[in-house]
Amino acid sequence: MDQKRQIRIKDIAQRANVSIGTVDRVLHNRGEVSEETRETVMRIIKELDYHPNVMARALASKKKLLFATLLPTPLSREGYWTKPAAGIKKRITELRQFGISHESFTYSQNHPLDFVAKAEQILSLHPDGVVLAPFFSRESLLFIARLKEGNVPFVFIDSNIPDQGQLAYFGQNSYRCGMLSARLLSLLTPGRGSLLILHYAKEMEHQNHLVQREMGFYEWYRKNQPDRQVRTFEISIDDLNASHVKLKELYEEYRPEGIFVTSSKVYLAARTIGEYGLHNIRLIGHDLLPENKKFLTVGIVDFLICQRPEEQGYDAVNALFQGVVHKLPVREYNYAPIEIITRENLEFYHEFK
Amino acid sequence: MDQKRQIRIKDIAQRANVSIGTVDRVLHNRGEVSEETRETVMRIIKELDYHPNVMARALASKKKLLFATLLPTPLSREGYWTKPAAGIKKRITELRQFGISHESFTYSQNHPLDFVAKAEQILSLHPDGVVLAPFFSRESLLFIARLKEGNVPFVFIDSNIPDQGQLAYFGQNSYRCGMLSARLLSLLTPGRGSLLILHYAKEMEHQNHLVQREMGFYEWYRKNQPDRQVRTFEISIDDLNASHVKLKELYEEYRPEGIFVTSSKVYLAARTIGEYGLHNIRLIGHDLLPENKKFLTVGIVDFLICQRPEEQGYDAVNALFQGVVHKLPVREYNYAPIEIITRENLEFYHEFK
DNA sequence: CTGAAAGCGCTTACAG
DNA sequence: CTGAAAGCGCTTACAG
Repeated sequence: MDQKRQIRIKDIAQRANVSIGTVDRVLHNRGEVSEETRETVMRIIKELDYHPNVMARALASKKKLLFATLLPTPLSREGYWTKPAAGIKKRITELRQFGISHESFTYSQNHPLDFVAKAEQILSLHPDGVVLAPFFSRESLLFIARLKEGNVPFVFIDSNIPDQGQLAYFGQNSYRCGMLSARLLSLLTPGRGSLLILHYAKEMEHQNHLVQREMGFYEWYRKNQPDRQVRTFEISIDDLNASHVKLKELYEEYRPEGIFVTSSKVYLAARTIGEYGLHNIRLIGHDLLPENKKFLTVGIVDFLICQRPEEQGYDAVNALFQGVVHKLPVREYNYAPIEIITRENLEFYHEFK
Repeated sequence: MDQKRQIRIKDIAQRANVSIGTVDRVLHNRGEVSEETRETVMRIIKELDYHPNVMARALASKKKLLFATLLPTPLSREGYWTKPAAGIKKRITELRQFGISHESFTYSQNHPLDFVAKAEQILSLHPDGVVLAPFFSRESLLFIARLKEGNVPFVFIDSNIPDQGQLAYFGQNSYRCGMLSARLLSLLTPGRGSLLILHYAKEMEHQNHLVQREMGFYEWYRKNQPDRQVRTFEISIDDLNASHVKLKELYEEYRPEGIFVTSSKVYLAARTIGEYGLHNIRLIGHDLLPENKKFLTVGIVDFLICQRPEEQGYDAVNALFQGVVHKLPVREYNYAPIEIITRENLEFYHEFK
């Protein structure tokens, strides 16, 4: 039973023969302290292993901090990007007591100029920290340069641009993710029939995650089943009808034993399979969207690969808080666990609360 | 950007024309308030949607609470029970600032009397809350009766005894867990060869989880592959040498295509398979112990099923805190997600920090 | 039954 | 460069 009482700045002040105001000054590096007293105070802080009382600090502080976030706009009320946003919101709510406020911005994944406009709005707010999904590299780099000018710390989420001075990155290792999908689809298709990789997307140019997943997938088969027939196709999501027809045609031509959809759009493939009654296809995709769960339950989807997207958002905000407010060191690379969801364990992955 | 300032007891006191002391009295139901003023104050609290400032409360409060925990002693420095203990420790550390202290007790899984003795010690401390793994039902019920006498709230972890007035239960659904293992082992064994279920344990009497896993496993095969040969055996862990020989004999007799070990002791089966060079056996077991990870990496173990044991400990303490300190409602049943770990996603399941 | 005051550990002006 | 004082929102004796 820990009985050692907390060390207070008062204790430090007494030992150093100074006032608590002076201790506070060296604690926060805000100068106006002679080098000599600074050193003795620092020494005593070390000796006594002082740790500030976070609650007293928060209670007394009038400092208000503003965090801004810039994520893609969810494609629907249940789209993928609602999940990181939910995690962000949760942590922000918890941090309100610590004087953190939040401005949320989203941008269209099809319009780099929208990203630029929102970035501009964020800069005009002079935030104290930014969480950012740097979907468009070029535009992100310009934004980042401005943030660095203003000494605004920032955290990347979902995508990463290495060595840009980010406080941290939270996201997925899509390549390894693709390898896992390959392994699982291999288990599901003992007949060694042909496989399809499907990208349901508008344009692949900015879809680095999907490409990485595809590459990991191929790499696994190259290593483990080099003779296996694997083919990649892109299916546009502009015209849902056309996308059904397209998959139907691919089915007729290749009679695949298994299909890997590189994104949360796996429900589109599942719809086609269900509607046309395409038989004997094992199907793997991503993310716990409600419709994906439904197809998992009825058995059209076999596995969903997930990456705790809510947690990524929650942790990104938390990293900003720990780094900016508590000046704690923050780990730079933070890959989310790659989770395997199937009919048998689905019910235990609840909604994020 | 939320601009509405926080409502303080001072604001309530002003509107009710009373002092803040009186507001505090009704807030904490500690009587000495006339029914009339109580009602007006309550009304205003509702109207203004008052929420206490947790940090001011914690800072001002001199109340120290003691939580006690009673878990099985880990069988080794890396045994399963180190993990819930780690989660407990983490949350306790975070809560120290809120005046929570902690006394930790562990008991031998082979000695009910040890459990009884430790329970007695806990009672003599008059704790304000208890986290308890009720491994021995009879002895647990006696302990619980005493806790209820003293109005000490308690939370179950790992095992549950329904309807005992526990604040909450955190654990696993072992039956569903067994079904998942069955499904995965089925994918791994397309040859439809025979399967073994192995209980590595001292006595099965108290091993409810292992039995539940076995039952779920059988249920899955009954539904999906009723012709499949599945047999269960117990292997003693008292004599490791004898356990090797035993598995070797089972192998010779049944030539199983797959083995399901119902506990974290899967590394014992893996050792036998490795040392005797038993071929073509797919192997599934439980929990991310270091040795299990090693066998997963080298490919002797195919899947490990896990249940976030650290999180169970963390959440159990947190439930106690939310229920006891903040008087918040707590969800009673809390099943951990059943996680599937394999070579391809192992590296992203870090140590609990 | 009620109020006024001290204090929790810190931050923030302000005075010197 | 340094100290003393007020105050953050709450709890805890204590006085009446």
